[in-house]
Amino acid sequence: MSLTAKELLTIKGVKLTSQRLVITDYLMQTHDHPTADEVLAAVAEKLPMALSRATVYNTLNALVEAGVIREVLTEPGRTRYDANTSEHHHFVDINSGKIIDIPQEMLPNIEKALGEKYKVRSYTVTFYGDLNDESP
Amino acid sequence: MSLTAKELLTIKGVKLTSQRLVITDYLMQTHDHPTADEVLAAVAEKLPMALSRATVYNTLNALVEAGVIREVLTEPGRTRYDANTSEHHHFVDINSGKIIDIPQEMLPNIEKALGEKYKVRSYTVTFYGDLNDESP
DNA sequence: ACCTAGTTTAGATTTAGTCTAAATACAGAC
DNA sequence: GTCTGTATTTAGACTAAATCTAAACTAGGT
Ligand SMILES: [Mn+2]
Ligand SMILES: [Mn+2]
Ligand SMILES: [Zn+2]
Ligand SMILES: [Zn+2]
Repeated sequence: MSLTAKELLTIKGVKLTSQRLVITDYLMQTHDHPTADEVLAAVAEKLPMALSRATVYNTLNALVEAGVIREVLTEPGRTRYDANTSEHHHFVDINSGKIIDIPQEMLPNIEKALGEKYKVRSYTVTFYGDLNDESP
Repeated sequence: MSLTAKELLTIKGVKLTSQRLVITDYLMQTHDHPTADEVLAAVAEKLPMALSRATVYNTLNALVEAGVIREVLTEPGRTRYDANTSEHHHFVDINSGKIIDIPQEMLPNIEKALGEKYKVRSYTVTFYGDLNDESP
């Protein structure tokens, strides 16, 4: 029983607008990690009115700020967005560019590895490699 | 007994120019992880002739391609460069923005954690937190 | 229904990075 | 040491990601 976009925004204290709802809903549905332009392209047609590029950026920034989504950095110059806010990491298939979520539990605990000098608040692991589709 | 910039570029098969030498030398000296603009600002004065932004970008891209330096992604929209090519990761102090190298050996091995389906070629870990300067 | 603070908008602006094509300089051959 | 071909550098135009502006529009509370 998962939250709707409307419920999530309400819980997180983000004011509701049709633009925010459709953008949040799109990010919750997809397992991609789209860029702002990809969000704009995917979502524009679902709205009766025009959707401005500025609104997409405003919304994505507001959602990041509110903790509804996360930014994902896997390549220079393009910020990607992710509605999966569970603690997880990413595998980037270097052939297709596909980005796959890796639950934190799949990895050994590395948070404590740095010692007293470093108070780690969060960390991200990004793997780059070949996705073996033929694997059993 | 460490390599000079000239020796390193020669070994890596990068043609020598005064611009490439001074940029490589700067990156080898600093423990910062500068952006292209920071490289330009730091290096321009060390050359007798003008240094073009295009040359800085051309050089940084050539050095990455040749394996002399690495790109480091810690924040949206700005690519940073790192002449430390040993396997290592990064800690970002969220107060100062300072980026500190973390040797791979400090972390448990996570390369094998993903299993057969994922052939990991490389990975990067980025920690975000507070650097405790008062630590013993 | 009214009000108002917050949001959306088109377009201008900023910033990081790439491209162009002419001028220059490295490095190997002589 | 000179010649010469190719790679590199350059200034400036260009592209693309993201932000800013200030006017128009909503959402949602009264
Ligand atoms: Mn999922
Ligand atoms: Mn070092
Ligand atoms: Zn993800
Ligand atoms: Zn580093």
